[in-house]
Amino acid sequence: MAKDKEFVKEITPQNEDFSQWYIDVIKKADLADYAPVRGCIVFKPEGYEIWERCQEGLDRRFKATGHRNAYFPLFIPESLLLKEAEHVEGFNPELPWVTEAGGEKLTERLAVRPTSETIIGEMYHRWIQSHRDLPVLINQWCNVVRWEKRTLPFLRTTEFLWQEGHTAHRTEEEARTEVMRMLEVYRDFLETDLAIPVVPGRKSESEKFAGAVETYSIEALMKDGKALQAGTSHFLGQNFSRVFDIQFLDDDGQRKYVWTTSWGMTTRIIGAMIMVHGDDRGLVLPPRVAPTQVVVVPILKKGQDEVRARAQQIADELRSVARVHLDDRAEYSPGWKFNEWEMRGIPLRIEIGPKDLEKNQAVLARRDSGEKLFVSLDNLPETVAGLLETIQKEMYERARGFMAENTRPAATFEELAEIIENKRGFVQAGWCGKAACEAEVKEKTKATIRNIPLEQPDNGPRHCVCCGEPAQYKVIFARAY
RNA sequence: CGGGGCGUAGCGCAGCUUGGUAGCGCACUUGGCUUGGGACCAAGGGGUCGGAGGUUCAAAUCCUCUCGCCCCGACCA
Repeated sequence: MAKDKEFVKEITPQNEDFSQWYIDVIKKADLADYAPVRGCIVFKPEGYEIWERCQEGLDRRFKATGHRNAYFPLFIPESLLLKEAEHVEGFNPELPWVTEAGGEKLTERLAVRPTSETIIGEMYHRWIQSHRDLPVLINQWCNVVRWEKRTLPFLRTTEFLWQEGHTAHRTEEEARTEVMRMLEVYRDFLETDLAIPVVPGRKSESEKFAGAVETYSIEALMKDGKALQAGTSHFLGQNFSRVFDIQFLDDDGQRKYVWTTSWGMTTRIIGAMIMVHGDDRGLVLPPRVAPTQVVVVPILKKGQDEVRARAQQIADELRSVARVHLDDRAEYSPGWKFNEWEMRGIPLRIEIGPKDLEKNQAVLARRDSGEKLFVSLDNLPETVAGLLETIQKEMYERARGFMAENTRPAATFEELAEIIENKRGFVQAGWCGKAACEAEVKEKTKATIRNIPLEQPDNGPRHCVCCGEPAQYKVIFARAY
């Protein structure tokens, strides 16, 4: 194979300019386009379908854990938003307001939702009377708006798509269990469907959700060594139930406030998928979320129409095990198609030419490894189904290997700073738990505490990487998106 | 929101310094010929130069404002 880069000259190499590479891939793989509104993107069919696959994967898991979908309004009255002080303060700078409609000024201005805790709190107040009404396990698929200063396609856009789960429970313990259960759902989804390994953990006080008692996250590592928060699960305690007066009569005759949780995952994970798996030739899609899993490219020569017919037949056979596209366009050469579909990240390409038919074989080319396999046409559906699973698994293993290689311990501040500056990646270090140390590290290295991993090693660092006092936790530091 | 860079055909760019009414490659259309890693030939179509205002006989080019994108910083999923 000749030099790879010559084939995809439209894409900036990763090591030259990772940000530009990211933008190039999104454009060339036809995932999204910039919209006429600042910071907003259009999800093109190819990009939106990836989101639909994510929705399927998540929604199935939500249903399996007893949740049901509902839909709450886009507009939130200012009075509702103002009820929870910490919450308002957190979101105020990024709220768009509707102040007039129908040519008249509104008596109360309406925020376009940045998240729905408040309006859902208001409704739960009306719906919950008895312990028999609990738990309430509701999820919402919707768009939200946050007027961010700096935007980047998928990772941070003014309007984005997500799901937000909102649950109410009788006891603190039950709510806490829910928080951890959904964090685990996110971890499983990301690792299984998107082949992205993550570190589950708890957010520090300064990084937690505005209004939460505790925030948990799963953190992923991008190929440029920066971290990305891929999903969050919040234990809201009774913060919202107190301000929205969500009380129930318990079986002991006492009126009590419910314990609530919320958890969300956004279209940002598409950005994560691009930056975890993509390479210099473009997008690399994990089979489970790939809109097209297999592209069949017949090698068409004049006067050999049977190749096209056989390719069609093979593609049809494969539809029982995979999402298949047959590219039998005559106006493009096979080589052009190979590059095009690789750029678009299709996990598996099947080449079928006259020579293959003579030998009753097909050529299978893996997008993730570049490997070409010559396989028998007998049992092709089984072969392909198995290979797609192998690709999915190996993509995850590869990403996990990358994360492991780029997770380094640091015992001292100097070590931490050196790793962050020169190698990036995750840095494991001790932390005394004080906000001052966290802030100092952030100021001097631009690295933040991504989370306090749930799995705390027995032999972890003994001292705070900043002040040297006894460490309370082993945490992950990284520069983040 | 501060600092830097860039907006000219769908994409990538030249032209701007020194004003004279727009060009190249790819893509696109038609025909031919091809097809195992981005073929070739021929003939075509497409841009009020991001937008607004100003200077000028004349503005892609000079001036002012504005919008958007990228990179670097402070806030966030």
